[in-house]
Amino acid sequence: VTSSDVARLAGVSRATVSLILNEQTARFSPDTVMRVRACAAALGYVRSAAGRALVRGHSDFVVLVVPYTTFPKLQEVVEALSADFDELGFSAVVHFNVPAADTPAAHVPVADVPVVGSTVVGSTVVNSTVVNSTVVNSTVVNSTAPSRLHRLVKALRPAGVVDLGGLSAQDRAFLDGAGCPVFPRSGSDYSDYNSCIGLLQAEHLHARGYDRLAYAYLSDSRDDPFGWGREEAVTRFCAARGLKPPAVTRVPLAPEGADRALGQLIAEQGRPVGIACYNDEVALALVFAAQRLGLAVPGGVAVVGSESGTVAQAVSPRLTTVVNDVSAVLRHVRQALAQAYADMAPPEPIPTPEEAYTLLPGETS
Amino acid sequence: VTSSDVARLAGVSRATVSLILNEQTARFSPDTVMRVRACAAALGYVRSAAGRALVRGHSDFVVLVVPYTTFPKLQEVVEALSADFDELGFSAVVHFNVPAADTPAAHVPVADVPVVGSTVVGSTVVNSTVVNSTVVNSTVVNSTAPSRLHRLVKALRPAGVVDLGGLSAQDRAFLDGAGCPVFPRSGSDYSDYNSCIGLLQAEHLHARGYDRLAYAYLSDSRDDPFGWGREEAVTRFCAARGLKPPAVTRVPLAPEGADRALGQLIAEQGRPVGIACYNDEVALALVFAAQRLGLAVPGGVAVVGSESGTVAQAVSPRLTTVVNDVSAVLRHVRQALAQAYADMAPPEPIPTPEEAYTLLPGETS
DNA sequence: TTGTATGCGTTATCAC
DNA sequence: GTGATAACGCATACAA
Repeated sequence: VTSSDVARLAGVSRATVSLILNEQTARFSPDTVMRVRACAAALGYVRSAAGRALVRGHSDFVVLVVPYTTFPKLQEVVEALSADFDELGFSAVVHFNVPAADTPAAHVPVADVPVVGSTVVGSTVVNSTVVNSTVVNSTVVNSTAPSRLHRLVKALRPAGVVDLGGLSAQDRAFLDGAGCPVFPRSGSDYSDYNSCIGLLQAEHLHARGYDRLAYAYLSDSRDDPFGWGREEAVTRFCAARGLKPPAVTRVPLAPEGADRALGQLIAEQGRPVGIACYNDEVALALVFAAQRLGLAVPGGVAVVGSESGTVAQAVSPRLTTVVNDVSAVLRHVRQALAQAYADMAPPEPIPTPEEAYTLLPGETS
Repeated sequence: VTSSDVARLAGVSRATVSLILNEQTARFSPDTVMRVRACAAALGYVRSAAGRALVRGHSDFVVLVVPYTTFPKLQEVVEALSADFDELGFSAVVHFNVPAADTPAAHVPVADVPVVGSTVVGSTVVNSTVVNSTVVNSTVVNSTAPSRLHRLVKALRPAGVVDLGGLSAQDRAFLDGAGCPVFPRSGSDYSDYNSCIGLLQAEHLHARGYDRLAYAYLSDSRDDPFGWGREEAVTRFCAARGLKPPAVTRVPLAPEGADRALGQLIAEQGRPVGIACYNDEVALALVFAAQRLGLAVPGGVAVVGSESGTVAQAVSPRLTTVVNDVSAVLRHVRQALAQAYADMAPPEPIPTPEEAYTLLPGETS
C-alpha cells in the first residue's frame, strides 16, 4: 500500500498526501487533512523507509556501534536507546565491532587486480592501514580498505551513529567526512563516566579504611575500552591522597584462575587490599577466591564491583557495587539526536556523571 | 559516490556496473569486469541500501524481535546472528517487543476523526484488538491498529524476521500476509529447545536422588516466553517417572524475597527438593537463600540453573547449570535465511536440541 | 488550495 | 557484449 493508494482513496494527489503526512498541514483545508489522515490510517499506510531515505539523502536509522567487549548491560542500553529512537521516529541498527581480522576488501582483493587497459591498481600499507592506489585514465585514486562499519554507513546513510565505546579516531574521522553525526560527539564523554566509576570505587574503599588499592580487569580475550579510564581514575585518586599507585591484575572467572590472580596480588601487595573491579563478575570471582584462600571479606580483602546487573544482590555476601541509571546516562544521546534533526524537544536535564552513578554498599567492603 | 561515478570512471554505463557488481559477470568481457571492479573499489563505492530496497521490493535488513523478558545471553545471540547476517549480506535491526500499552495509532487516534464529507470513521474492539472501520466513498475499509512491529515491517520491508521468542500468533499471521519470512518458521522450534532444557534439569536432579522437584521462575514484571515450556518439560518428566508434579515458585533476586520464596517452598514440599531454575540468577538467589536458611546445598536443596552466562563458574559453590552453543542453536536461522534467498550455502549440520544443550555439573546438585 | 514534474540510486528489460 | 530506458516510492519546487 503506497501513497498513491491513499491519494486515490482520499481523492487527492500523491503530493498532497505526502505533505499532510509530513505535518505540512497549514496550507490545506481541515477537511482534506482529516480525510487524508483517515484514509492513511484506514489503509494502514506506512511511509516506505527506502523511498524516504532515497529522496532525503539519509535514512531514519541510527547505528549502534557495540565494542568488542563483555558489555555488562547491553540489553538495558539497547532497550533504552531503542525506546528513545522510536519516539523520535528512528530505528536502531546494531553493529558489533569485531577484531580487525574480519576486514575483507569491498568486492575483490584489489591487490590481485592486474593492469587492465589504462587501469593500474596497487596497494600499500601505511600506518597499518591498507591503501589502494588506482590509476584510471591517468587519474590516481587512493582509497583505504573499507571496514565493515564504513561499508554499513555508506550503504545505509544513517541519521547518526552512537558510539557505545571502541570507535577509533579513524572511524570518527570517516564519519565526520561522511557528514554522519556521531553521538556522543567526543569520546571524552565516556571517559568522564568511567572516571566517575573508578573514583567512586576508590573513594569508597579508602573511606572504609583501605590504603592499598588495586584495579582488577576481566581476563578474557576481548577488548576493554572502558577499563583503562577507570583504572586511571583510581590511580589519580591514589596520587591525590598520597597512596601507593594501585596494583593492576587481570582476573579469570574460573576458580583456579581467580585463586591464582588473587594469591599473586596478595603476595605482592600484602593485605588488607581494596580492589576496584571492572564488573560484578570479576568482583564475585575475587570474593569467592578470597573465601577459598581463607582471606576475610571484608577485612583482608575488600571488593567493589561496577555496572551491576542484578546478580550483585542475589549472592551472599551481597556485593558492594556501582549502580547507574542507564536511561539517564543515555539521555544526552537522545537530546543530541533530537537536536541534530531539529525536533526541538524540550531539553530535559542531563545528569552529571556524579548524579548518574551511585555506590551501592554491600557486604564485601 | 554513486554507480554513475563508477560507470563514468570505468567508461561504461550504469547498467553494466550494476550487473557486474551483482555477479552477473558471465556476459561481459573479463576486461570490463576487472575494470569495473577496480574502479568501484578505488572509489570506495558501496551500493545504496535505499535504492536497492526500492527497486527490489525488500531491503537487506533482518529484524530481530527481542521478547520483553530478561534475556540471559542477548549479546551472544545478537553477535552470532549479526555475524551470520553479515556473511550473507544482511544487517540486523533489533526490535524490542514492549508491553501493549505502547501501541499508538499511526498518525492520529482514528476514533477521534469525525465524519468528513463522505468519509466515516469508527473503531470497535474485537477480541481485544482495535479494529478501525472507515467508510470512504461508500467503500468500507477495516484495519487493525498497527503495532510498532507492524509499522517497522511495513516501513522496512525486511528480508526476514527472526523470532527470538514472544512473537504472537497475530504477528506471525501479519508477517505471513506481508510475505515476510519468519525464522524459525514455527514457534515449536523453540519449545523443542525449552523442553530440552527442562528435561535436562529434571533428569539430572532425579539422577542425583531427588524425587521431589520444583520449577522456579524469575519473579519480575516482565514476560517469560521460555519458562512455561521448561516447566512443562519438568512436569512431563515427573509424570513419566511417577513423581509428584513439580511445585512452582516465583523467586525475587533480593535476599528477603528469595528467602521467603524458598521458605515457603520447603514448608509446602518438605525436603530434599530439587529445583530447576529459569536462569542462573534465580539459581544463585536460591543457593544463597538456602545457606541463610540453614539448608544444605546439595542435600536439603539442589539447584540447577540454565542458559549460563559466565557467572555460574565464578561463585562458590559452583553452580550446576545447562550450557549451550549459541551459534550452533542459531545455525538453522542462518540456513533458513540463506535458503530463502537462494544463496545455496552448503548445508551445515544442525544440531538437535539434545546435542546443543549440555548439563554442566557443579556443586549445587 | 492543489496538481505536475522531477530527481534520488538501483535494477530489469529490451534494443542495439 | 553493451547501453538506453523505465520503474520502484517518496518528497518538494513550482506551476496552476
